[in-house]
Amino acid sequence: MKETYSPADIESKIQTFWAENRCFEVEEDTSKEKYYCLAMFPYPSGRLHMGHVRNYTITDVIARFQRMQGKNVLHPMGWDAFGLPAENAALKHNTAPATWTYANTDYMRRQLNELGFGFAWSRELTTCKPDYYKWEQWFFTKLYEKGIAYKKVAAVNWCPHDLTVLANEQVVEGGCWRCGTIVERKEIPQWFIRITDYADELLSELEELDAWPEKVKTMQRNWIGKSRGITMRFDLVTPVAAEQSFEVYTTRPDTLMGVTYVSLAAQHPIALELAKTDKKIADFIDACKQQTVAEADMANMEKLGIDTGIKAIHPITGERVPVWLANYVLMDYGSGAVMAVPAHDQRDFEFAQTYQLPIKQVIAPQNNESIDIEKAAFVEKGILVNSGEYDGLDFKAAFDALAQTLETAGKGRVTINYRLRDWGVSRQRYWGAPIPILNLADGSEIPVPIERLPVLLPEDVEMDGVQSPIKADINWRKTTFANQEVERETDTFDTFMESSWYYARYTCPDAEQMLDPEKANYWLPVDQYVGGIEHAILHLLYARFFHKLMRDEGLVKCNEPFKRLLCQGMVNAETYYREPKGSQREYIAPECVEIERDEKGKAIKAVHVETGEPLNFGGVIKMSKSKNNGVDPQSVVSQYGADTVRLFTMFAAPPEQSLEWTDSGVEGAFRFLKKLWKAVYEHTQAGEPGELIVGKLDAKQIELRRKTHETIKKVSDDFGRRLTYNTAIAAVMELLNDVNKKADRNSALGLAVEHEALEAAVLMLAPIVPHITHELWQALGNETQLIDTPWPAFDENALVKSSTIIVVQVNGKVRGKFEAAVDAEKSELEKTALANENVQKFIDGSTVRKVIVIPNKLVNIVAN
RNA sequence: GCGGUCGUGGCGGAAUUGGUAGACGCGCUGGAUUUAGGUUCCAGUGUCGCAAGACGUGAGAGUUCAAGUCUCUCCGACCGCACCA
Repeated sequence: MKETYSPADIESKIQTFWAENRCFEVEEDTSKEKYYCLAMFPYPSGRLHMGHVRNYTITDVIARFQRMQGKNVLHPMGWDAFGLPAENAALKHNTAPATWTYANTDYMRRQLNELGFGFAWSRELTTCKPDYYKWEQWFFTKLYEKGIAYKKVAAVNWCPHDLTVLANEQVVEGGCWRCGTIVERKEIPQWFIRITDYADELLSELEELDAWPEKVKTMQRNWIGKSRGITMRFDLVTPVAAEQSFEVYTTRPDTLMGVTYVSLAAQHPIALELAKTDKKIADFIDACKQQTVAEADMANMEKLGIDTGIKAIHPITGERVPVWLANYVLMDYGSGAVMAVPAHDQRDFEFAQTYQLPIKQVIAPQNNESIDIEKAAFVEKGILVNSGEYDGLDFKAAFDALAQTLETAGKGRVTINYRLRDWGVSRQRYWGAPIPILNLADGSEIPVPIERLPVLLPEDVEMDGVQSPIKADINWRKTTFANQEVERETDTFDTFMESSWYYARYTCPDAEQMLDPEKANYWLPVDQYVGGIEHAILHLLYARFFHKLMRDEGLVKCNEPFKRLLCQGMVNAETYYREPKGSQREYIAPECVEIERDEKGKAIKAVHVETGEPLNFGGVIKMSKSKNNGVDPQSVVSQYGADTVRLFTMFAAPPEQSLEWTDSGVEGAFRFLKKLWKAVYEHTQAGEPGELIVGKLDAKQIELRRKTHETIKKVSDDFGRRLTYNTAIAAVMELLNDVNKKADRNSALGLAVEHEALEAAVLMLAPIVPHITHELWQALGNETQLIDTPWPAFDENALVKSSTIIVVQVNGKVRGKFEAAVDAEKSELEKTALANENVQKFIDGSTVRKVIVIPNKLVNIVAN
């Protein structure tokens, strides 16, 4: 072996070795335990970023570790290749989305290989290819036949200038991103999938996912939003055309007697009917259209309303209450109408104050504390007051009593409601899988039969930035079916469709059906899924839903797709900026900044390297273009090699925490690898290690050997159970420090102990830094390939100690230490502790009240 | 507003079951090697203190022989969100 570590000399050579020997290709093998390790596949945006590197390093480490445990490991990779950025890039570079996308996948595949990730490339998926989306189209036709896919009118963002549909992302401050025209809501027919049919199952089966982060499950629970309430009917005093009443859903029927008005959504049928004859109402409804469909924007808008002038009849008291329209009432949730209780709901309270509507308190706090209902709404549950016969009841009793009364009167019933809405899968864009539907002249539709699938998306197109090429192409749209002229659906699928089942297709990427049940059922569920927290709700919920749909189609057996989930943290870096007077902050890349420190190493000043100008520190935040703090993985790999990047990524923080990228930290990781290389080199130069005869070791050798086996024990736990690779690496660093300090290279026996320590270190680091360890494994004289070597086992006997250090405390403060035999008697420990000179000094003059002895650990003397 | 996560040296972080706070790494200080810079190696490095020792995990209280860890109140940061009736 060479004397110095040079990653450039070894990494590509070893990558070629893995590829030529198809090391990561796997087949179903029932004689072995299977392990399916999956990273969320990337959108092929052009180049890998540090978030990708972190994600795939984590799965590669897990996959390689599980392989060393003797498992049959599947670790595939592919491309989430449809999506909006390809259309934008195509416009910008005057090319076709397909051309741009395929160039990116080629480039990024090479980057992934240069990082040494062991993917099963024979299973690579690219979702924009027909052999993938064909089966998605086929599955959609199945859902159509079952009535799970259906069409309804729904709102989109519409730019009236460009005459195009905009994604929420393309709406900037309420305007079109290209022309700035105020965006409108437009109602158009779209395809939906009935995820609400599965709401209960999606909610209840979260309980079974015991290896998912609690926070993700909480977020999904809140998203599904199951609630129990009462749906009740409010009759109108005078009917509005054919509308005689409307329904209201509430989870707080206990506040029913506090209703002082009701609010309808602007799109409510009664509102639309009134608008026909009332210009003010029509104008208000029009004004409500001037907002995006993004819920986040709706949350921040001003609460506006209008009195319709009509009245409704309170279902219990018979009182007449005014009916208002309000822009914050959603037509899609519940029945599109809300009973307003300003005294006990904050939004209603604010609305009532704005429009001077009455506020009537009907709930009093349980503990008799005083509240001022004129100042703020009291939203907690309490005891009913001002509610006639219901006075004195608590929430539950009031709920039951009112439910009974309303039900008997035929005016209401207990209902379960979900926040979750059906999944809209239509997109009016080109770069997606065409929805496989044929529209007939009479307005009806038929799904494309399997023999005519896939409905191919033409790849050789020109983008004009406004209309989708397939919508513009009459020849593409027109076709025939059963001898009649029909028109193809030109909307494409939401790209969440592709990412909802790719994990299953990896098990049988070439199957001439959607899934090969035998293969899918061998590999599924995914044992470990790793990805960003930003997918905690939508992607993971859709994938869970899709899995259940596939199960109900008989394609897979298990109920849930992902057994264990790990959400990795963000990759952050320092930011620096200058702020010339009167102009915006200009961010300076961290590599162009020099830090001045005081004597203790505390940063006191940052200056621009080129100009010497002092800079402001902008904090450690997520790598981004706008903050100019991104680090290109490519440049770090060329400078230090893939192993250093991988080591630093796993060492700087545990996987779920955010990771701060620092050049000096990367330097430190590189230094460690150099030290490891050097230790092995010097070991091999020192002579032939003899046989490791445990009985002949001297005290120092026993100590080093114990350290080796203690480290194996700890690191195995960190890898297998805790997934804390930072502490695993720290433990191996400690072991190497001990080797360098304590190894005896003057005897064959000493070399044998060192050899064992170095081999263990190499094996334990193998999943993280696979290139250098491959090389060192051979340098240590092994004939076998590292990739086929099992994880090291620790020797219980090597861990045995004859003595241990006991800490002595007086009143909880450490006052001394002594060495004692392992499992020494409590009384013995107490006696030795009390006899300690320093301890004597501290208990002198006071009385020993109590002595607590924790065997093998500590003695605490309580004295005063 | 709601929901969630988290506050530990100059910095990233460790302390897994309530039992020696600060492992490991970075940075910094001093020294050796080197023509010099870099590299490498050795020693030191929570704060105050000559020392003995005292103090110390966002702030304050509590439980305990013992609290970074458990309980309560407060403060701050970050993340998610669809005003959910």
